[in-house]
Amino acid sequence: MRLSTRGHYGLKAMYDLARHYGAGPIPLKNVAERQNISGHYLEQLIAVLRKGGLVKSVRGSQGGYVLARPPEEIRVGEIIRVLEGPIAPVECVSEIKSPGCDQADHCITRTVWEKVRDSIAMVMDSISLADMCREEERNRQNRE
Amino acid sequence: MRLSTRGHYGLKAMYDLARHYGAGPIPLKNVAERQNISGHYLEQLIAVLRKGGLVKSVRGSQGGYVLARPPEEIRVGEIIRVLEGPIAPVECVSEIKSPGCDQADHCITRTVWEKVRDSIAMVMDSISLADMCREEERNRQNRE
DNA sequence: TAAAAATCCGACCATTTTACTATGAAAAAA
DNA sequence: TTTTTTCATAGTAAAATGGTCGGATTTTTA
Repeated sequence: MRLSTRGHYGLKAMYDLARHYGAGPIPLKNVAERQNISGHYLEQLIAVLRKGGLVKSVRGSQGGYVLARPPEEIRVGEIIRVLEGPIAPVECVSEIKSPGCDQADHCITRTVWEKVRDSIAMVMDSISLADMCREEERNRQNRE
Repeated sequence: MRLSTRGHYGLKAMYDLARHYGAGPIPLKNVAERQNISGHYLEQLIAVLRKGGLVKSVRGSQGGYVLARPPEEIRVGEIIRVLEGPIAPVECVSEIKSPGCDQADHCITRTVWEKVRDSIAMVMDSISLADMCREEERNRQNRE
């Protein structure tokens, strides 16, 4: 029941972009350093996020990446789906078309996985990047 | 965000044993056939379940496997934990001792994964094998 | 115009995990 | 003593994971 580093690092990167939202394009190198992720590897992940419409890129010197929408409008669930595919504890309950196993109708374990899937989606879709920034802000104030 | 077949098949097998609970030891071959799982592979999984204290074995002819406790007292979460390890969308929020990453304290993505983890655990721990049998029974009656 | 700072792209690679298969020993009942 | 079962260990092909490497392209800026 593990996420790969794609989703893990990807959310970190998106959160980093959210924290700097409004400050123009952020070079990936900076994100990688702050979040302690291999730069080259992160390039691959951000390419997926770009193709998925979650970030926009600005090429050339002074370029970098910007969230495609304000942090308020990007939820964790979207990021994870773009990087890891549809949420599905087992294939036969994938959010996207499951080829469907033969016994789909009378398979009780299936209903268990549907419940798990829905609860994961519920949590991830209820948290936006802005929520994360606000929580960080609260934590920071509590530490003072 | 996928379970491996270990958890998937393991739950199927445990559910099969639950359905036949009270009828003496069930040979694994029967379970494998009914659930459409490779027998040899299932042997490996059931060995883990036995070491995890979830099933008891009876060797020799007329032998097989029996749930270690009544279906009412075995929850999906236990089965999954035995077969797949502690529930943890990412390592640093594992139910069992996380070695802890350096930035653990001020990592906001961490709190996201904690919420995901808890919601998965909540669902899995709220469903017992007996619940699954009852649901199957209801479905069967509705089909008639 | 040239250099620097970025994104972009595709190939490669070592390791681990996955999902098995195969073989055979040991135990218990018939 | 034959059959039926669990038990244990080893092997294995394919896929996924988590990267690295090298360089082309685009844009700004000196």
